Amino acid sequence: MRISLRQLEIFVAIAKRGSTTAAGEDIALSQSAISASLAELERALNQQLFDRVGKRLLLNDHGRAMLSQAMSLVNGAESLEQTFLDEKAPSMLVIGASLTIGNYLLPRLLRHFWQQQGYTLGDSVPPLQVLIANTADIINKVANFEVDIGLVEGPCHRNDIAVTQWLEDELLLVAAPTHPIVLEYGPNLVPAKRLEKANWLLRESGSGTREALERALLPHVTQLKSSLEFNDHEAIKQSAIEGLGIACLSKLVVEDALGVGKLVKLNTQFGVLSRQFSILTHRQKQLTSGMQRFISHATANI
DNA sequence: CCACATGATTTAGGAATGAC
DNA sequence: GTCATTCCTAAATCATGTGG
Repeated sequence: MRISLRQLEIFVAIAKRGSTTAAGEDIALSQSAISASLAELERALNQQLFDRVGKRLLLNDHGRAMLSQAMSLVNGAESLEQTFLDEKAPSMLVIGASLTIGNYLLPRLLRHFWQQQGYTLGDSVPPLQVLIANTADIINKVANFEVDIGLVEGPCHRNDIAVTQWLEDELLLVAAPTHPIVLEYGPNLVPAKRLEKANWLLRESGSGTREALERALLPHVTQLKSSLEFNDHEAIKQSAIEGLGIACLSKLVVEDALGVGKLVKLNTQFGVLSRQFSILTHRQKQLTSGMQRFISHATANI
C-alpha cells in the first residue's frame, strides 16, 4: 500500500478547512508538514487532489471522488481506536437533530432509551452529544461524519446517506384567537385566497418545516407573504401567540398552546398536512453497538 | 503601482526507530 | 554504533491578494 491513514486524515482536514494552515491547526501539525503530506499523497496516487488557484487549494474531481471514502476510512479507524483505547467507557454517541425533533421529541426519546437500559436518570447516563440545526445542516453533518445519527424532519436524497422512514408528523396552521382570520372564519374552512393575503411567520429555507409547508400549500396558494422569518420555531410560536401572523408548526410544538387557548387551529381545504421524520446514517459509516441500540429503540418505541 | 499580508512550497536538518 | 528511513519543524522562498 502506498498511501497511509495519516495522509488520508490530513487530506480530509485540508478538504474540510480549505487550507493547509487551518488543517494544521486542526490536527496539531505545522503548515509545512501538512503541505508535504499532501504532496506525498498526490505523488503516491499520481493525481492532483486539489487545484491550486492563486493561493487557494480547491478540491478537484479526483479529490471530491476520494473525499467520502477517505472520511469513511478515517472515521472507521477512529472508532476502531476508540474500541481499544477506552473499552470500559462507552464512546460518545453524537446525535444531530432538526429543531422540532431536538426540542420536542428527543428529550422524551432519550429518557425512554436510558430508562430501558437501566440507567439512573440525571445521575449516571452515558456520554452523548446532541447537535441541533435545521434539516439541511444535519444532512451535511451526517455526510461529513460530524454526527453519528441524524434525526430530521425533511427529505434527504443523497446517495451516500441511508434513510430510515421514522414517524409521521402532523403540521398545523395556527394563529392567535384575536387574529382577524380566526375572528372571521372560526372553525370554518379558510379559503386559499384569504391565506394569500395573510402575513406568515416562516422558518428559513433549508428547514424541513418550511419545505413541507411549501410543498403542501404552493400548489393551491400562489405565494406565502412573509415579513418575519425565523430560524427557530419557538420564536414563531410566541410571535403567533402575540398575533403577528399565521404559523405552520408541528403539532408537537403547539399542542400545549392549543390546549390552553393561546393559539387556535385554522382549518383549510387542504386536509391534514403531514411530513415524514427520518433517521439518517452515512452508508459508509460503521454502525457501532451504541448507534444500533439507539436506532432500534427509536424505531420501536415511539 | 507598490508595499504588505497571507499562504503554499521548498530546503535543511533534528528526533525517533528499526535493521544490521 | 552506524546507517537508512520516516516524520516532523523552522526558516527561506515564492506566488498571489489587498489596500492605499
